[in-house]
Amino acid sequence: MKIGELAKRSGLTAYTIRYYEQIGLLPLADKDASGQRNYDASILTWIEFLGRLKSTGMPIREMLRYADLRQKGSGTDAERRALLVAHREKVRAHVANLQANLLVLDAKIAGYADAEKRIEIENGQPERKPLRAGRARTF
Amino acid sequence: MKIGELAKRSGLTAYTIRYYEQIGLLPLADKDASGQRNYDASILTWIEFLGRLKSTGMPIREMLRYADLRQKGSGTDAERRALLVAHREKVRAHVANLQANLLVLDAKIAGYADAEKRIEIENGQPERKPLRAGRARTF
DNA sequence: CTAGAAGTTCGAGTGCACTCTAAGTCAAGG
DNA sequence: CCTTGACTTAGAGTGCACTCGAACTTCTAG
Repeated sequence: MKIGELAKRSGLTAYTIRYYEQIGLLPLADKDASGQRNYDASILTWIEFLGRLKSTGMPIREMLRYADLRQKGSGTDAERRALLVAHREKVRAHVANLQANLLVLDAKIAGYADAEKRIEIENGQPERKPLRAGRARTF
Repeated sequence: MKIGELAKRSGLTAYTIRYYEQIGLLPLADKDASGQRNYDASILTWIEFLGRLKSTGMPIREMLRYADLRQKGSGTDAERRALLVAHREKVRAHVANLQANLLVLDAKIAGYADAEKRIEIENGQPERKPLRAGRARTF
């Protein structure tokens, strides 16, 4: 497939695909007689994995390290594994941090809900939330 | 307190504190007679909250929107709350995505572990992992 | 009193990860 | 055959969030 189709299928732009090739994240693509890149569908698996590393916050430098090891092939397994294990720990820590912050966010939001309630009470019975109304969503 | 101490206590650099003030994330600081910024400890609470928004991935633009509403004061509660609720949803989605990617990472790492085991088997009993050895660390 | 640490402003520089422009070549449909 | 869209390269530009340099003033400890 050509770069345009790979772009569509991978979700990357053609610009980004060339950029990734240039920096070494993607292998140098095979070119046809006229110099156009020709991709095998198998590249999609690699791009998808890169996407996972990226979306878990791995910087390109580190993805490059992994890509280098991968391209070197056999004998780099232990190092590749170590790299992923280290990354996994960072991701786990990040998730834990996000979850802690979610709790703070919950508390903050609850505080605003309370404030709104207090205002409603100060204003008397608000017509948009009648006393006996069950599951009425106000907004 | 002066900017240097606030920097120490908040974990931001003095540069960043001035930058945040300049863009409006922090209120214009009171200045003493000679023009040096003088902070009340209460600013730390706000900085800490900004840090939580930041570490959950909120871009500065959006923090600015929140800071603006906050500074406008009363009457903006509903909008501030809505902003936080929307952000919370994004964070939740992000956490879910990270967790899904962690599972893929687990599988990938397990694959490397298997590959190492296969190599050991191909090489016969590896001396670095004797059959009955308990907690030997190899590296 | 004075050296040096810490403060000030303004504007320029950095690092990351793209994203696009320009100028040209190639390919596929009418 | 010809247009139009997709492709090529090299290099410049973008947006974000800082981070720093320069030139200057002020505070503080000895």
